Amino acid sequence: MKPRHMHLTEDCRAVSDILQRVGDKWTVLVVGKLGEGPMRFNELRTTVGGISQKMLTTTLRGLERDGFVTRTVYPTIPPRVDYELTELGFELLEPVNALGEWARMNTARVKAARARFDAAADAAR
Amino acid sequence: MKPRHMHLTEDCRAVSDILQRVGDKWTVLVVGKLGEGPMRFNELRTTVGGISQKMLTTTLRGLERDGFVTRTVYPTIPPRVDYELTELGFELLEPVNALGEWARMNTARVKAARARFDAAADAAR
DNA sequence: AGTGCTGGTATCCAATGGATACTAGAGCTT
DNA sequence: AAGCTCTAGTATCCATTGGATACCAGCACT
Repeated sequence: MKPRHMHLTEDCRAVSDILQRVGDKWTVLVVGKLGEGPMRFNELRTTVGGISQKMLTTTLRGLERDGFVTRTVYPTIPPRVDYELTELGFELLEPVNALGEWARMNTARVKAARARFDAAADAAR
Repeated sequence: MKPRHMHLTEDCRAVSDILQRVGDKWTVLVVGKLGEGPMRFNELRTTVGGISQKMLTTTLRGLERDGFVTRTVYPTIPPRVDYELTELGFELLEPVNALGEWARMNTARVKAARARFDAAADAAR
């Protein structure tokens, strides 16, 4: 790692790009669940909770496209589709979990800051 | 409750919440820049590049609300507003930079996966 | 008098998010 | 035999959001 700040625009774009994929409300939850093992479509839907079919499909397609999950179709009746994290997916999970850990430790502070800010905004009105 | 897996829905929500704040396309870039030191509004706008005034304002307000940056107004003419990372902001920067590092190391792999997926999709048509 | 600088709003339109309804195809129920 | 169910999705529609553009105040400079 370099002591110089490598915050060149190009690098930051890449970071932003990945973070947009990862930070779209459902991706983390889905990847988190898949981190525990392969899962079927509806299994994911129920355990994640609150996600619509369309959004789960969209999320999974995106993850598949970027090489984070594999999609395996069993042409049985009724159909069965397994989703599983790839190697790349597991590697991604690591820094994401670090951020997740931070989030768990600091939600209280963020909430407090929000309450302060909102109270000040109300007072100003 | 004594979970072996810490992927409880409640925790994941918190993670998702933070990631949504962090992953909204501009936040990382702005926080990254501010990590190098305090900056003025238009200074940020030009160095980040490609961000509209409205989005920069929105992003900064959100960050301020959540306690990641401070906003200091100097009532001079023309006005001058400095934005600076708080302690909390710097702490956030750490796991975010870890994820950023991962992103920098792996963009090639993601791009390759995308190209593969898109080629397969085209072939299927 | 006009122009520029600053850090913003206001307005409008396109893109996205998400709820709901629908599909196929076989099995089970009645 | 008619209808319901279970699965993994599309299709459709509408609300929310993202983002480009235009406008604003207030003073200094020419």
